[in-house]
Amino acid sequence: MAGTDDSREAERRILAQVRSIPAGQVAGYGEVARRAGLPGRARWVARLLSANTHADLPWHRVLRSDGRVAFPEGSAGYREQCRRLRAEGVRVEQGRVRGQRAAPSVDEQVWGPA
DNA sequence: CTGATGACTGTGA
DNA sequence: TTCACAGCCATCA
Repeated sequence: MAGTDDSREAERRILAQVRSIPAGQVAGYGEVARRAGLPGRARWVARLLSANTHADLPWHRVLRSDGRVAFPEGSAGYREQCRRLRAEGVRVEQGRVRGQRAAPSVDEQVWGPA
């Protein structure tokens, strides 16, 4: 069961990062992993979200690096995610998020997040 | 150990 | 923008 202390700590930090995403904003899987100090663990983040669909976890604010929903169009998860995002004022079209960016801009990488 | 799987990512055509 | 492909990583059979 991957119940090592290290992995539990890593999971905790990832989930903490997801919860730290403000309403109306979005973040990428890889970005969340990077901010949690776990670069390259984007898929791990995705797996965690699928195993932790809690009400207090804003999993819907996590998108792919393209800024698109990570679910196949038409699936239950896809519709639920779009619905929740729009409820927070996020503009979603064709499974894509407009007005917000999933990946940090070059400026953010150089100068750091605002 | 090997191979398959997945809410991923970057690169190239 | 789209699609295909390879790379990546934890988990499971």
